[in-house]
Amino acid sequence: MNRSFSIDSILARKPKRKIGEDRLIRVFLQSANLWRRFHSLGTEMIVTKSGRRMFPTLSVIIAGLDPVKNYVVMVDLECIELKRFRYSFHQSKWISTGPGESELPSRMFVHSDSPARGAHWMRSPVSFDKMKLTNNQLDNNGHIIVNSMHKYRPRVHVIEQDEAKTRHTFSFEETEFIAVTAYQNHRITSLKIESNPFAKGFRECEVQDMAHLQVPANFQSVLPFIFPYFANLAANAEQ
Amino acid sequence: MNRSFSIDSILARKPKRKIGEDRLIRVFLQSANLWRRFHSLGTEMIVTKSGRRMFPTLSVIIAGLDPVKNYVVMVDLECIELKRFRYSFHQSKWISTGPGESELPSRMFVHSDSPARGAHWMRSPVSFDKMKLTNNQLDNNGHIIVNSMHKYRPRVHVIEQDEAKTRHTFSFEETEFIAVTAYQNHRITSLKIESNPFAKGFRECEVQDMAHLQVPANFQSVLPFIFPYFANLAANAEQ
DNA sequence: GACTTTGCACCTAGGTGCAAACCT
DNA sequence: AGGTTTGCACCTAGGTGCAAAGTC
Repeated sequence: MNRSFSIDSILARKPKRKIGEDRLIRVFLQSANLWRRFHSLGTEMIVTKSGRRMFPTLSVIIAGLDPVKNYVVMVDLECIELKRFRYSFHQSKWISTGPGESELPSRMFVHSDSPARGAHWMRSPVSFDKMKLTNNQLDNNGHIIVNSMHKYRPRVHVIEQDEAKTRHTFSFEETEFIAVTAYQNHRITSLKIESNPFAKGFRECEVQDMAHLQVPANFQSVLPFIFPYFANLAANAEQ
Repeated sequence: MNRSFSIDSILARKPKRKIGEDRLIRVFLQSANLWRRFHSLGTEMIVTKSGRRMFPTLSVIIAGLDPVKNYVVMVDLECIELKRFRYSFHQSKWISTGPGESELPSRMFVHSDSPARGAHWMRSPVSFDKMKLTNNQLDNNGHIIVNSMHKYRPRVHVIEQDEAKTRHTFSFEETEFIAVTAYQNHRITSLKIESNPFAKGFRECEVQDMAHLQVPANFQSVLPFIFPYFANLAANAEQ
């Protein structure tokens, strides 16, 4: 409703894997182009004690549901290689080091619109922007728990709310990532800064926007007293 | 869930009016004390073209629903006197002037959790903080349309999602207000500023918090060049 | 040495009343 | 003169990577 479809998302390819009963249900990844730019570098996701969002945000377009049937939509993280990783700055790539931590079953992030009718889920993209990752194994805030330096891939589950509770699961190869507490690959850092609006403060100064260097208004009222020279300049300029 | 119950809300009195089939459903007004402080002065709500929230926010605690039955919860505004009002600054009170505009049936603000089970609605207070008022009769954003200088009272509707669609309606006398495009009664303005966190910038300076008068960090780096005197002071202080 | 934690400057996003300008 | 609109300074609320300090 308040979200526009990008050509990007329309063109996003079909899910790579599909588990469960064969149906007409289809799920498309949004911002697939952005996801692929990260994936080609080796996506990293910051993980903190208090919980950190993913960027890019996992968001999908769902099709083929029964408009009047109720569904629950949720996401979990699949640990796709039971290994621990280390970033080799020397080789500029991730290398595996040992067997990795034993994984408990992933927590589920249930989309807050659940349960809702098929018509609702299909009306506009379903975004999981509220989902947060934590490395705190004792987390009490319902965030998704992961092990740092391990590789994961999000899975989207669509569950029919009838007796059968049929589950349809989808995941996208380009959304896999390694959880980190600090970015390892500088190119990932750059791409995050370049593409995440909340990291704008770290972008190379693009000249255009120097507004933030101006003196705030309540300070300006004091300026004539401490800068009589500039005050005179300004007064003259106005004439 | 993320909202605490105040003693205030627990003690809030029962709804004044109840329309519809007799049931055990009960609705309690939250922040009733605050609402009453406004009501005793004559509550005013700002209304704009682009839509303005109400303050206090309408929020209720619902009890007596069937936990597994589905309900839709919504709010509309009842024009409780078909008159136009004017604030007499001379007498410090509202006086009616003429018959008032003819009212179309009020738009409904449907709570975004709808439809949901009784258990959901009863688990935590139901807040209508996303509801906005507009005076634009051609509004296209789904906001509630009102006539300025008219008196309204919000109504909470709880609708059972079965064949009968039984509707239970509740309203609270202390939530009535006059829609305005600019505050008329200065005491209302003061109480809004005092109690709405978003209006903190207009509060009388409580000395404690002068942080906003400080020079921002990126300006500070330039200070030594334009304030050599203070720069020397600072340098000496560090020794 | 290889991570992890913490405080922080700097953003996004959007809710306030104010004052001046604008209507009729 | 009475009511409305608009731009704005000032907030709340919370999402970023950074750098320094902490941990093992």
